Amino acid sequence: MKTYSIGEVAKELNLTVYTIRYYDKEGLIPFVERSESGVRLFKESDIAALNVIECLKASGMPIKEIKNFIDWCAEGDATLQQRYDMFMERKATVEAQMSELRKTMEVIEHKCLYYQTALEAGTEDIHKQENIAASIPGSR
Amino acid sequence: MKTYSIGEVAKELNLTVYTIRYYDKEGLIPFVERSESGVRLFKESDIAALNVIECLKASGMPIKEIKNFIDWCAEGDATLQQRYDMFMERKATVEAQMSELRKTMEVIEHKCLYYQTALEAGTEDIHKQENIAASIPGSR
DNA sequence: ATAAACCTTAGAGTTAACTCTAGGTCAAGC
DNA sequence: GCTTGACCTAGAGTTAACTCTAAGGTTTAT
Repeated sequence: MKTYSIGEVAKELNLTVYTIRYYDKEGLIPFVERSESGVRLFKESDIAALNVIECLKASGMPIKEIKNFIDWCAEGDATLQQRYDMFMERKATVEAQMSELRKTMEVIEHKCLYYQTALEAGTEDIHKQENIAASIPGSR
Repeated sequence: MKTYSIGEVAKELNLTVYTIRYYDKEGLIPFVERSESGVRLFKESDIAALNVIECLKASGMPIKEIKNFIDWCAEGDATLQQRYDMFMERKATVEAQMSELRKTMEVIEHKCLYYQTALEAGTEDIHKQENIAASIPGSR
């Protein structure tokens, strides 16, 4: 079976070798086998596992919690419920992050328009003037 | 004009007083005035500014870059272009984060289904079996 | 066969963003 | 007048997630 070195895996996943060794130290990839001389030999399935780890990380999960999941995986079918619950919870937090991001986006887009108008006018005062004008009844 | 104490502002924005003082130390809120005895007096507009800061933070901008923006604001109309460019760039990075999150969500949803099926079957092997069956031509 | 380019570990260092402590001031209520 | 609680500063401590260094072993290409 074909295997990959830590450097190859790092390049493929856009990680540093330091990061992968750090993950190993933290117990995220206990299943990676070694050559007789101690060199890590990554299988395709190990790379797939690292991709799942990256996904969990992207969802905001801290490394220690990812380790819990990895431990559960090693324990087999007895932990299926925990793992299911974990992914359902992840789904909820990612949904929350998305709605948070949408709110952030709204404010940013509003600011883009604000500065576009100000740039066109050559001054930020345009917005103050607008508000003053708008606040005087019958001003137009 | 009504003002608010750091404790009131912290409660309203769901921050700690430590965090707000830290922001002040980092130069994010140089416009907040003080009483004669040195107590911070937050105006409504200061709270609005903190909301913008929170928005930039939520967009992933580091505190030092937020400080650049605050400095630009103090410099007036000469920096309108920089500020416009900054928000346009923010918009792009938030869009990138959203598409990243969508990809993450897809993987997580896939995993939810995976574990749901496994739970129903009582074993994760169901997925291995499925693949083996699917790989044998004429097996159904 | 030897140099270059990998790999290994243990452990120290870095960075960002808080978070807290110590020691003090101040304003309000009893 | 004195206690209580909220404010102040300077600076130390924390945490997560890397990131790197030192010292050495291994593999590969000429």
